[in-house]
Amino acid sequence: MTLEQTSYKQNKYTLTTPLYYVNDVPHIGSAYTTIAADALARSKRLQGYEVLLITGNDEHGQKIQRTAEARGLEPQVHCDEIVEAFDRLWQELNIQYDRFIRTTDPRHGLIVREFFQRVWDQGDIYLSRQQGWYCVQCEEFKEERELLPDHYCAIHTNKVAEWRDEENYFFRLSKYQSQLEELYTSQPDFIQPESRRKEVLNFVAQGLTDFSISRINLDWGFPIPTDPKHTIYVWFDALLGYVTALLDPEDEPTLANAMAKWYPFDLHLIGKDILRFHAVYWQAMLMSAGLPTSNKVFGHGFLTKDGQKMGKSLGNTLDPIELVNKYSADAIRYYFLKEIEFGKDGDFNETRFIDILNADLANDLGNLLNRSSGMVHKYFQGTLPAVNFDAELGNNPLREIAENLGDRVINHYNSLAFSNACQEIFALIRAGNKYIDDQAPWKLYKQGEMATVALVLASVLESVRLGAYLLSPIVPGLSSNIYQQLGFNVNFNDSPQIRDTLEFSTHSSWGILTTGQTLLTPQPIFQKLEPLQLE
RNA sequence: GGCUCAGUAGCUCAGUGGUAGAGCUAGGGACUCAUAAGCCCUCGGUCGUUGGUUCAAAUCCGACCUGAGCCA
Repeated sequence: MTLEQTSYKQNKYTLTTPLYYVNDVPHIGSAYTTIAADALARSKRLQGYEVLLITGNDEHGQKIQRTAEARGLEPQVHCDEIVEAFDRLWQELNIQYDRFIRTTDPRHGLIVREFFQRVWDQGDIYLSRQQGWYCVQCEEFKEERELLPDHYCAIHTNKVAEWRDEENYFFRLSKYQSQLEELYTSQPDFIQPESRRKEVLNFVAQGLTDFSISRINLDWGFPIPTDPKHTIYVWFDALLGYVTALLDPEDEPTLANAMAKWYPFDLHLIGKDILRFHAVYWQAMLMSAGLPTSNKVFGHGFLTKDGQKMGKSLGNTLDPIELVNKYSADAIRYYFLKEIEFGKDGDFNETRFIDILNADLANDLGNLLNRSSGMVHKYFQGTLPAVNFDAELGNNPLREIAENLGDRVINHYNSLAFSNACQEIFALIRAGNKYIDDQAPWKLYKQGEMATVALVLASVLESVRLGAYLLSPIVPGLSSNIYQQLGFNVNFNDSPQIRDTLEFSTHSSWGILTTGQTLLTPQPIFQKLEPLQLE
């Protein structure tokens, strides 16, 4: 078969997080990317797509070898430990990945070998001499002028770049200059956000130079098939991990099998620092191998803490494991996706974190459910009387807002505008609080107007339900909890159930709660967080 | 040095030609179904500075300042 003829997949969505480097335990930036990827994946599942969310770890390279040595461990043992920490964090953050690829997976070696051969057969790999300063921390050659005095790396300011003068294999990136430019022109939204796109265009316009894809004197990695004393450069190896991840577990590890179902990639979600690898080098590699390029690369911003860059040297890092243990996955997911405009840099401030969560999740949303559900119990013994939304008199403001809300929110999700999605949803929730105060069902109850009471409560609860449905990609636990309190036997972490019984067309519309539903005893779905004691 | 992005209420941001907006925080009020929650009202901005275009500029153009980033 020819891989070029891969027919475009139907109703499938394939997205990747970076394969995180196992130099250290996961940091908050990795968590941020992965949370966003998971939320997007969940929003696609909600829309009925079959989704393949790929994450994993990049385990080769000199840096890993040295880190392991420094710990007195075999590289593989070191990797196994770190990988476990990543996976544990993903579990705690409620990340539903479909593939977890490790570049030390034996199948990966076979994919790399086959891919390398295709590129080699194209004449795109040649041997040459590489001289220059190499920062092992970056795993990159640096120009002299990029370095600080005494050849300290500008990024890893406590590490000295090493002088290398060695034979390396090079990839003929320069050959793909015009093809890449054609890609950026014909797919204007290939690189997002827009300002990042301009950066890449600028970079490419200056002319691309070939880059080296092998190292010598390094054991920890795959050998160059035609010249085993060379080891394949870690980035070349790592990017191909995305392809290996496409394989079903029982598949023979061949490119053809990897391409069969999920290729090409719809989205590479990454931090802005590795944009060039994905938008330029990776796409050229695919072109060389004669494979379709990816559909989109989104480079999101960085997180700061209290307005300051985070860093080990500054001692102000934010430990994602600590954070998720202290708060909940839903809380962290909500803060990062709602409070930071995706694409831009954003700040983590714990006081603000607590304020936002209490205001939105506990007060506005949680309490709205609690108060209205409480009245259903008090006035109707917990069973919502059947109401006919279509018979109601006058305009229901909630229903008006809810009209097409699902489509608006989905559009935001599809453009990764998580914050806007939340804004739209919370407009409905706030309106629910206003509506219930305006209607004052507790007064109507005393006046014996039970039909109106039922209608008011049903409208409010329906709004809460709809909000919970649309928020489920971001706060799946909370949404499940809300649905369960509303009497649905539903779990938003159960993707077959989403596909079969929580279809978007049904649950995104108004009027699901009309059939005399019995509500569970009200219980706060989000406990308020204690304000920080500032000492 | 070149380029890109940002600079709007105490905080986070929306607003791209027509009388300055939202959420959070703070102060006050009425209510009571509720996780002392929600609702209403108020405080709060010469929209980075400065020239210009226009009947009209946060919005368009020029210069400059500050911050972030990409490249050299």
